[in-house]
This record gives sequence, structure tokens and C-alpha cells, in this order.
Amino acid sequence: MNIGEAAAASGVSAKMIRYYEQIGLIPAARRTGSGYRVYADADVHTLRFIHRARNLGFPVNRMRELLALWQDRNRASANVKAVALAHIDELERKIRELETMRETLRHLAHNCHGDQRPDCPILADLAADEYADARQRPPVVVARD
Amino acid sequence: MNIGEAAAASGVSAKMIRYYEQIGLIPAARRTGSGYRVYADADVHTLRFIHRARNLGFPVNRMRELLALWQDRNRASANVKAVALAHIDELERKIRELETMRETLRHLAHNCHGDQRPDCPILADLAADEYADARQRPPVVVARD
DNA sequence: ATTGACCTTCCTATGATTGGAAGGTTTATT
DNA sequence: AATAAACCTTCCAATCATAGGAAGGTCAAT
Repeated sequence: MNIGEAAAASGVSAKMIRYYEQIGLIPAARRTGSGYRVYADADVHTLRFIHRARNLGFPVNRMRELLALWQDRNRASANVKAVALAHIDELERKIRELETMRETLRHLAHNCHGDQRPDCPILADLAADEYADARQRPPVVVARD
Repeated sequence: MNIGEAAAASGVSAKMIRYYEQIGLIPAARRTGSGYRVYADADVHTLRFIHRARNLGFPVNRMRELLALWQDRNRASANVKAVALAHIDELERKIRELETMRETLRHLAHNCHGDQRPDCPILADLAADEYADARQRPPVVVARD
């Protein structure tokens, strides 16, 4: 199987397969006499694993752990679970961050007439001189950043 | 005011102020005889506006619109609201994406013993051969792709 | 033999930000 | 006045994962 076929079979683009090889996430592929990379079913299997983990948002460095665990037949499932839970925490952190932004904006947009007049609480809030920013930060005295 | 003071007063780092100038988000600052950038209160005001919009996740290109609207005294608030709502949609799209990942992982982690045994549904799912095609997933797992 | 679809490597860009190096300026202290 | 520190300047590089393209080699079918 050459790289294009492996890409189609795994869902990982040829570009990314070369990249993963380059950064050492996967071992260097065997080559034909003319330099073409050659892949076997087992390699495609690994690439599919990578593709799915990426789809779940695992960063490449966490996937190194994941791949090592996957290939270790004596792993403890507790270790795998720990990686998954750490990633869930990371996802939740990002979700909360985005939700905070969304709520602030929703609130501002809700109070905006949305008509032909220039009057706009959204801009007023972004431009406010004294910005309590109570929606995103605890009301600690000064320090806005 | 030099760039360091403007940075401290606005919350935007000196590095980023130079960058925003370079990409044309803000006009090139006036310079002293020796080449130092000089900022006035109005500039800091603009930088604070930018800082707050960035904190709400507005990408730099959307902030160009936002700044133009802010500086246009004849704007229609409807236009501002449209930018905000478009950004809210974008935030929601990302939130849903992350939530989908989280739910899939939560489910997998929930079914994982997390003990010393190697048996692990998380790895089993990531490695599964039978649903290489993302559209034919078993009902056990939440959408992924 | 030619064409087209592959493959190879290398370079570039993305977006927003941070880091650093090398060198000039300003301010404060001796 | 000399010196040191804390600034400032530009330029270059790195991040992370991915995509695009150029220049050139290879393979399969016409």
C-alpha cells in the first residue's frame, strides 16, 4: 500500500502521515526501491487509531502516551483512563471558557436594539472606561490584567 | 506614553501592539526623534477596546469590523449586533464540537474499569476495525467526525 | 511514447502569541 | 561624567496541526 492508499483507508491525509512520521509519532515507513513509502494493514490500523483520537481532540503529544499504552499489552486500564480523564478536564476548561464568552455576548446582544440607530450597548461595553468585567472575573479590586 | 506604558494601561502586550500595527489593525504610531512609538490616551482607549473584544474571542479580522463600527458615529446598531450574533454562532459551533468530544470520552471512560488489568474499552474503541467508516458507528458511541 | 496520477522533498503559510538576539535610548544612581 | 538598568527598536524563530505548492521522479494505462 502506498501513502495515498493508506491515507484513504485511514482518514489521515498523506501530508499528515508524513508529518507524523517526521515528528516521531509513527515509525519511519519502509520504502520501495524508488523511495515510495510502503504501508501494511497494521500501519493503517495505527493511523485509524490516531485519526480517531485526533477527532476526540487529543493533542498529538497526548497521543504518544495513548499509542504507547495501546501497544503495551500489560498496561493498566487505570493509566488509559487517567489520560482520558485529563483530556476531559481540558475539554471542560475550554468549554467553560467559550461559554463564558457566549453568555457575556448574549447578554450584550440582548440589550442591543439592532436597529438603524447608532446607540449600541455592545460597543459601549467594549469601550467602557471603567470596566468592572464582573461577568468574567471575580470583583477583586484593581488589576484587570 | 511609550509602548510599555500603553501596554500596561491597556492590557495588550507591547509585542502585540507592534503586531496589531503591523497587520494594520491599528494605525502606525507616531515616533519620537529616536524612533520610540508614542501613544496618547485615545490610543490606549482603542487598545483596551481591542483587548476586551479579544477576551470575548473575537478573531482579529472580525475586530476590524468592530473597530470600524465603533469609530463610525453613524453606524446602525443592527450591524454591530449582526457581528456579535455571528460570533455567538461561531462560539456555539465550537462549544458543540467540544461537548460532543467530551460526551464520547465520558462514556468510554465510564465503561473503563480503571484498574490494573489491561482490558480497556477506551483503547478498544479507538482501535476498533469495524467502524472505520465514521457514518456507520455503533449506537454505544456518540458521533465523532 | 506519452499522459496523467501518483510519489518524493523542500519551502511557505496559517493565527495569535511569545521568545530571544543584537543594538540603540532614556533614566537613575553613583 | 560615567555607568548600569530598564527601556526601546527591528528581525528572526518557535509554537500547533494542517494545507498548499513547486520541482522533479515513478508508475500505470493508453
